Amino acid sequence: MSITRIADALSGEIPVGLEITIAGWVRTRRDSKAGFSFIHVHDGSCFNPIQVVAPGELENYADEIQRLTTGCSLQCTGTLVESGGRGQSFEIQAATVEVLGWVSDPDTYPIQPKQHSFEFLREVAHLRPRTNTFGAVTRVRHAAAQAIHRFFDDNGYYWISTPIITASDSEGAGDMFRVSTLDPENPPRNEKGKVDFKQDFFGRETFLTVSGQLPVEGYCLSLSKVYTFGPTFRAENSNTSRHLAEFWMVEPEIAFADLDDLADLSEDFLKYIFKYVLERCGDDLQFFEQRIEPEAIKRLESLVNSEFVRIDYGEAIEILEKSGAKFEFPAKWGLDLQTEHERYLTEKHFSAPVIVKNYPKEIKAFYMRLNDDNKTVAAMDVLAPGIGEIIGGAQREERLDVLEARIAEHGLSTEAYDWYLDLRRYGSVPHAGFGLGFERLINYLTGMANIRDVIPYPRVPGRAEF
RNA sequence: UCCCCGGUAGCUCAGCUGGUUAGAGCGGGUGACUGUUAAUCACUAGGUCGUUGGUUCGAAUCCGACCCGGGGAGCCA
Repeated sequence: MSITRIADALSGEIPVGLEITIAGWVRTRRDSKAGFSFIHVHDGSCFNPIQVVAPGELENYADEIQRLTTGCSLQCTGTLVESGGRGQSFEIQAATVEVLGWVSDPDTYPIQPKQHSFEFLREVAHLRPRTNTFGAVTRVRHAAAQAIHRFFDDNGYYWISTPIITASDSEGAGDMFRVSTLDPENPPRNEKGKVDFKQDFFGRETFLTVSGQLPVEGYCLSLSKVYTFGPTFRAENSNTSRHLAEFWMVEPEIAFADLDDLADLSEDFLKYIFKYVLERCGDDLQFFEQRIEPEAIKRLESLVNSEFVRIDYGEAIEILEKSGAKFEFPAKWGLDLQTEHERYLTEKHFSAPVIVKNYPKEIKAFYMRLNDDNKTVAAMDVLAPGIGEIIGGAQREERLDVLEARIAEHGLSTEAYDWYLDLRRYGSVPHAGFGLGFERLINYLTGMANIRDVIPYPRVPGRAEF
């Protein structure tokens, strides 16, 4: 016996009158002594549940069907019919309803057919996928991941699985989680009394990666167009709605390319994903628009249809200085743009996504290519209305001598980056890449306010349950 | 890490100028009723008021400490 997805049953593509079997979980039950019950069943295949009409003649009607509560699992075989009621086009006239799993204590079952606070749902992260919101988030997240892979595949990129365990103790971004098999109670010590990591699993200190960028550059400088898409870890004590200790990042890297090529890529890339999700997740997005963020769909559509504005950092500072707007922190050449500045540019001044390019070298990473003015580097940020920075990237420094000097300027050791410098010693070419925080993208796509609610089991300081 | 706010029933909250037996809606149970749409109506069960110490004749309410959660800032993606 095969099970029909509820999405297919509701699609209109299955002929009315056909007998089908569906399986899923009860969202609500309403019943009538006059002779039947309405059971809304969801199986995750789409936003809407299907309505099962269970007649009182069913042999288990009184002792089972009338005892169904939210969360019970069941399998139902019956005839697909046009619905007599409002709210759905099709429903199932049940011939059999088999209860697969009861909710053992309906009195305390946490997921009810009502609005819960997201704070509460985080405490039951294993049950929250049963809610409308988290089902919809999950489908959008999946669609976005698919869109990313398809975009790159369509455009000749290779997906590179860069390592999660890394020996580089400084990939240029944030504090790292240590990976070790040493006994924390009694670690081996060297002559100086320090922990002897030579005796650790890898014979040296190792950490969880904070970025796949450096290793992926090695593949870029042979396969030309590559990207990473995987988990990333930051051991920073950040407690905000925009930070996770474990999150997913997308990092394309392209050879024979400069900053303008990278800006083109970021614009095409974002538009492709947004269009893809708009096409595939209509019902889910409609739900977000109704219940989560009234602008959810509008802002996606407007981004897809807008031309991204491109300006230099210097011009951005000028605009902000001349704006006459009151900022908590003044905009000044040499300082990074604050969230309030980014919002002014995208929401007030241009009313469009803005790509800001060529930042002062002092506020950017060592591997970003030094411009001829000797003051700025070829870095860019994509700023989107309503969210701020969504992408950060740069053309990489491909000149060996300049890169060595920049490493020294940043007080880093050239030894640690020797393999990275090899890429400049042997067949170096201009190349560029950016990083996109996947969960931040999902926040933007769904309108969900907290990053902890767009990843299945969020890891944040002091919390790693489930 | 810093600054704010909060913790009362399974959930969402009210009660907080200290004063008999701590309330509502939803959810659960029972019944009524109905092609219903987070149905409706009636009845009913359910609480060590985050923990702990203190002030007081008396603390959910005031004070201290601790724990937990949230928002903002910094860092960043």
